[in-house]
Amino acid sequence: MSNNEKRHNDPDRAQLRRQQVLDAAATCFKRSGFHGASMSEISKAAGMSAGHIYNYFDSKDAIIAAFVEQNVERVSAILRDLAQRADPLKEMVDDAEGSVSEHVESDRIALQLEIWAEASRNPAIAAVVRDADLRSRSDFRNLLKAARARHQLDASDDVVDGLMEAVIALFHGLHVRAIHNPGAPLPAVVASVRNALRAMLFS
Amino acid sequence: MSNNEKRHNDPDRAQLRRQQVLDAAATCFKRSGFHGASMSEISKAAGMSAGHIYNYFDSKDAIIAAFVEQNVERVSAILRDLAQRADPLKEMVDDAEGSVSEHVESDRIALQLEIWAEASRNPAIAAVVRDADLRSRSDFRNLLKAARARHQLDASDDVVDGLMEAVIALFHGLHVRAIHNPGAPLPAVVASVRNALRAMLFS
Amino acid sequence: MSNNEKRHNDPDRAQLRRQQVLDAAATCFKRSGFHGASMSEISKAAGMSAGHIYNYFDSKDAIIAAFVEQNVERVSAILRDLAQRADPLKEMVDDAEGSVSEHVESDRIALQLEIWAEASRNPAIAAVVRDADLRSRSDFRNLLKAARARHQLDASDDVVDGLMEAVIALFHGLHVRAIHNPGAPLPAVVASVRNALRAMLFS
Amino acid sequence: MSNNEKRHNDPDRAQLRRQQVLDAAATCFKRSGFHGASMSEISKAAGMSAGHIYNYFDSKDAIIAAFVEQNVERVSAILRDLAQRADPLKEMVDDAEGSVSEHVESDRIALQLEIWAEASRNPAIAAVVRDADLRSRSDFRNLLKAARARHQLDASDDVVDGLMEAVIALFHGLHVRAIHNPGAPLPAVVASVRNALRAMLFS
DNA sequence: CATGAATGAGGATTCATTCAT
DNA sequence: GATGAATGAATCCTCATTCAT
Repeated sequence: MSNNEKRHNDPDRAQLRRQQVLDAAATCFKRSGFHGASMSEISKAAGMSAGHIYNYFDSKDAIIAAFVEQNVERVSAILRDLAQRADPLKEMVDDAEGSVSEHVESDRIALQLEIWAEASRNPAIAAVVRDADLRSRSDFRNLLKAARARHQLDASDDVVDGLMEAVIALFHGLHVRAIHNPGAPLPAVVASVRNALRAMLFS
Repeated sequence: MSNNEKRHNDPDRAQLRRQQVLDAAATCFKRSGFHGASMSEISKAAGMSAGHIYNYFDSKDAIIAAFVEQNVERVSAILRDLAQRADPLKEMVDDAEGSVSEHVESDRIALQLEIWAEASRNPAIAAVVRDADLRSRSDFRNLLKAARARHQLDASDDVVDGLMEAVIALFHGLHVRAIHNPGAPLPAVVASVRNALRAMLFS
Repeated sequence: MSNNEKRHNDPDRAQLRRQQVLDAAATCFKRSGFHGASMSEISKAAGMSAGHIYNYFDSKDAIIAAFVEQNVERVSAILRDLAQRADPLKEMVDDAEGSVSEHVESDRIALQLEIWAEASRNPAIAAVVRDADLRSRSDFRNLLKAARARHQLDASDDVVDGLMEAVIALFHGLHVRAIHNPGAPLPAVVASVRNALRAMLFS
Repeated sequence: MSNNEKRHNDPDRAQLRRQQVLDAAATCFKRSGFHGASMSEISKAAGMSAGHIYNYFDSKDAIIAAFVEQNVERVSAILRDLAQRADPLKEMVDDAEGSVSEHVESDRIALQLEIWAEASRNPAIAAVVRDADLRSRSDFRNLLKAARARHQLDASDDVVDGLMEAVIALFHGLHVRAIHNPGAPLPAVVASVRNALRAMLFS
C-alpha cells in the first residue's frame, strides 16, 4: 500500500497501463469481489501478464486501494456536480426520482458494498474512503450553506453537517435496500424520499 | 448450504457447540471478514479442533449462512419489537435519537456490511438475507397500515411499501455513514433524521 | 496388522461382531474401494460406532487384511470343490461355459481387482494372498496329478505346476477382461476357452 | 478430467514438463498406488513445486487419467506390433516364451493392476481404458481375420472376437499370476500357454 | 518493457484413531 | 461392551508474488 509509484521511462504509457489494470480490476471485482478475484483473473482481463502488473502496483492490496480511490473519486464528483446546480435544494427535491433510480438500479451496487465492507476492516482502505468522503462533504457543505442562506435557513456548521449525514445516509441506504428488496415499488419510494428530502433540506 | 444438522446424541450439547462456533465466528468475521477468517482461526477461537467443527457444520459456507441467519434474525426481532409500540408513528419520531445512536455506534457495523457485501455476491447468503427481510417487512407493513389508518393516512400497499423502503434505507444508510464519518455531530443528525421521519410517516 | 485378536469375554459374540464388520466392509469396499471407504462409512454399515470397531480390529489395514483373507478363502474353497469332482479334467472342459460366465459376470470383480492391486503394493496383503494361493494350488495340484495319472499323462511336479498357472491365469484374466469389454460374445469366448482348457489339461 | 491442456508459450518445454510429471507419477504410483501417492510426493519426484504441477494438469485425477492413457497406449502399441508379423498365428505360438516372460516379469505389473482396479471403480478411467482396448482389439481383429482366412479357418466376427477375449485373458491373467506365485516354473508355464494358444488360434 | 514459469505458504476439508463416559 | 465427541495430521488445491529470460 506504499505511496511510491514506481519510476517509469514513459510516464504517460505507465499511466495508461495502470488504468488498464484498474479497468480490468473493476470488471473482476464486480464479478467476484475483492478477495474472490485472483491476480491471474485480473491480469487476463487487463491483457497483460500477472507478473507485469507488479511493475505498476506493489501488491494486490495496492490495486484495491487505487481502485477504491478512483471509484470513490467518481462518486465524489457526482456528489459535487449534483450540488452545483442553480437552486440545489429545489433541484434535489425535484430530481428525487432520478437519484432514487440511480441508487437502486446501478450496476455498481455490489462494488460499493464491497468497498464499504473492506473499509470497515482494512484500515488502509478506510483511510482512502474517509479522505474522499471528507472532500466531498467539504464541497457539499459549502453548497448547502450558500443555498440555505439564500432560503433564510439556519446554515450553521453543525446543522448543515447533520443534514448532510442524514441525506447521504438516505441515498447510501437505498443502495443497501437494492439487494434486500429489488421489487420495491419505485414511485412510492420516490414519493417518500422526496418528502424526506424536502423536510430535511428546508427545515 | 444444506439445512442438514447432523444427528447428535445429546442435542443440547450439540446446540451449545454450534453456538460456540457461531460466537467464535462472530469474533473472527468481525476481525477479518468472512473470507479472511480461516477455519483454523475460527476453530482456535471456538476452543475446538478445526476438524470437529465439521461435525456441526457442513462447510465454512454453512457457518457463514448460519451466522448470517442468526444475525439477521436478531435485526428482524429488533425491527418487529420497535414496531409493536402503542402509537408507533409518534414513537419512531420521538425516539429518533435512540435509533440514530443505535445505528451509528453499534459494534456490529463491520459485520453488517460484511453480510451485505456477501449477499451482493453469494446467492445462498442473498436468499437468507432476503427471506429475513421479507418477514421483517411483513410485520412492519402490518404495523404501519394499522397506525396510518388510525391517523387517517393513506394505507394502501404501495404507499406503505415505498415508505418502508425509504425509512429502512435511512437507518441502514446510517450504518454506512458510521464508517465514513465517525465524527458527525449526533444531535444535528438526529434532528434531520427526525424531520425526515416525521415527513415520511405522516404524509 | 498384528495377529492378536483381542481378548473378549464372550468370544462367540466377538466373532459375530467381527463378521458384522467384515460384511459391512464388503459392501463398502465394493462400492468405494479399500481406500475410498471410510471407517465411518463402514461403521454405519456395520451398525456399530466407529470407535467400537477398534475393539475388534487394530486398524483399518487389519480390516482389509481380514477381509482379504476371508475372500481369498472363499475363492480357494471354490477352487478345491471344483477340483474334487469325479473326472475333473473332463469336468472342467465340459463346464467351460459355467466357469466363463462365473468369471465374467460376477459382482465381485471390482473387489477382486482391488485385492490384487492392494497385494501388488501392500506386503501384508501380498502375504495373505500368496499364502491362500499356495494352499489352493496345493489342493489343485494333488487333484491334477491324480487325474492326469489316471489319463496316463505326465504328472510331474513342474508340468502340473506350469499347467496350473496357465489355467488359473486364463480364468483370472477373464475377470480382467470383464471390465475392458463387457460386450464380448460369450458363446464364442466359451468355445475358445474350452479349446484352450482341453489342450492344456490333456497334453 | 477435462482434455484442457493449458496454453503455454513454449509447447515443447511444456510437453517436457508434462512428461516429467508423468514420469514422476509412474514412480510414485508404482510405489504407493494412485490414491496413496500424494501430490507433494509426486511434485518432489518431478523436481517441481506441487503448485506448479497444476499449470500442466487440472487435478490429480487428470494426472492419473493422462498417465493411464499413456500407459494403455503403450500396451496397445505392443499388442498391435505383436500382431503385425508375417504369419501371426504361428508367430504367437512360437513366441510363447517371450510373451510369457514379458507378462510375468515386467516391472509394470503393479501399475497395470492399479489401473485395472481404478477402472473398475472410476468411470473416467474406465472410459480411457475401454477406449484403448477398443482400438487395440480393432487392429488385432483385422489381423486375426486375415491370418485365419489364409489358414482356411472360420474368420467370422463372433468367432474371432471370442478368440481374442480368451487370448488376451490368458496374457492378462499371467500378470495377475505374477503377484500370486512369482516362483512358478516358467518353462512349464510356457509349454501350457503354447498348447492353449495353438488350440485356440488354429481351431 | 514484458512474460509466464515457478514457488511455497496457506486454504478448506477429510479421516483414521483415541478416549472419557 | 459401546458410544461418538474430539483430535490433528495429511490431502488436494489456489494464489499472491518473484525472477530469469
